[in-house]
Amino acid sequence: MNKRRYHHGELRNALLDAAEALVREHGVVGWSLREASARVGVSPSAAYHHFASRDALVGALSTRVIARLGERMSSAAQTAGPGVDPQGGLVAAGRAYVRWALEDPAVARLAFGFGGRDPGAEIAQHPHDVVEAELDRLVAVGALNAAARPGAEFAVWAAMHGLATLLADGLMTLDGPEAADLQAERLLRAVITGLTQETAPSGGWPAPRSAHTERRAGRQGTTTDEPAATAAPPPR
Amino acid sequence: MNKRRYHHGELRNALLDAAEALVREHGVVGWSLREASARVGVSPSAAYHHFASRDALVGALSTRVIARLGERMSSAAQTAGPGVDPQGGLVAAGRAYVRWALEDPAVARLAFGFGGRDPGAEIAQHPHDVVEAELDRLVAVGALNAAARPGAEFAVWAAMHGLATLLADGLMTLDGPEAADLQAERLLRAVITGLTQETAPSGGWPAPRSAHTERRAGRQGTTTDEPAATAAPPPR
DNA sequence: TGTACATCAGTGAACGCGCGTTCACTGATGTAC
DNA sequence: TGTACATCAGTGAACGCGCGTTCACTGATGTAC
Repeated sequence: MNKRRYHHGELRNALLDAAEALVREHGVVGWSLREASARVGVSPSAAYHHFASRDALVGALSTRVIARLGERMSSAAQTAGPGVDPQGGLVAAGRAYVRWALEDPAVARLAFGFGGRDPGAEIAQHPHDVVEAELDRLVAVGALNAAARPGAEFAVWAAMHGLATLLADGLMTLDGPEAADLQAERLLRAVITGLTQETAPSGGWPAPRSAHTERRAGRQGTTTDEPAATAAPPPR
Repeated sequence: MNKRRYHHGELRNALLDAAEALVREHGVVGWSLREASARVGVSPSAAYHHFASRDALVGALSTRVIARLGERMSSAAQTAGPGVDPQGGLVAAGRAYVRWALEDPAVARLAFGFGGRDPGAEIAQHPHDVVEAELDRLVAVGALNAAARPGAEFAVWAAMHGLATLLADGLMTLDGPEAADLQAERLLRAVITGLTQETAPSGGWPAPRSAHTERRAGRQGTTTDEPAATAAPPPR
């Protein structure tokens, strides 16, 4: 531990850490900016050199948490790898999503409830992206009909998100993490299998939009469509 | 409207109505018991003759809202009826669930987030019950494998709940209620179809539990109920 | 039908409290020369 | 290497505020006789 110095040096992150711990201990709304500052050992006003308001602090925390979830999902999918089971990656990602909600319900609720309310957020591996990538792989491998692909990420995302939030909110109870794994796997396999069997309406499925993809599209320019032809560096 | 009398007569319900409207206007936490009282035209302390605390008021509101959702789902399923399409009832119930979240997101968030925190709650038609009844019908009709039945309600519930919460929280955006209907239908059909195709693990699926069924089971067993019909005034 | 009285459901003032945020300030740090 | 100075990142006191809740009270209602 650092000796207390006048200049903390890592105050921004320390405040986020403290806020996260407080959320864990007292729920999404049961804590204050003052408590977080006190826990770090700093005066409340110090926080205002790093966040414009309490809300901005919460938004930044939410972004950090979602980014971490995305990484967890991505590495779970990676580890599952492209083995004999084409659905394996998606199932692994879904398990990670659900496990996380089960293990850290208060923080999960914050992230979901506050999702995407940090306007400057730049998340490299958003959970939504991970699902998309895995679905693309399923199509490439021939395990998912290309006609079923548009919007499928929303069906899959909704399924894992529903299980996660029911568990995080205590509306559904399971006996331990293995039961959660099983339930997640069952649900995801059912959805993916069901999607491969469906008959798309003529004209195809309408595509929902997510706050995350909207933001990304808006950032890189005019339309909601393709990435720019040239690899533009991320805007500052 | 009634002329203001000393005795309101319907204060409990009026407070719940006001609180619900405030949730709609200012979000799940952006309102106070004082505001609700003021809106009804009554002093803040009057509320304490009907609710033990602000939390109790919120719990009662949550219960009322969930009961209403259950009724909506049930009547939607009823209206769809047992036609040529065996999945129709469940799809209709799911559509009702999702539409409701889309139309009244703040209230939905309250109900989901606070779900089941009213200890004396007795909900005749809980959403969970409606899903169960429809699944039982599918099995009876031969449209769902009996081996897939145990715990299937949680898969279905999770799917509709996920779509509903993604929409209520603004993480997913759709162009109007028809798009929500389509998306709900697509997801639910995929899940049900997928469930009919799955191979259950030897020993069958483990059954999750819900806060709602737990409470119901506990009630009709050993435990004695609290008087609970009216909220007790605060002690002292 | 009238009256006494218990009970119910309001009032209004007051309580202590912790909150987010602002402000003028100061100590520490980095850098140009 | 030393110094002046701008900038950064803290302090601590103060602000106004609205909150949930309590309390002693009182007006209205229902009922037994």
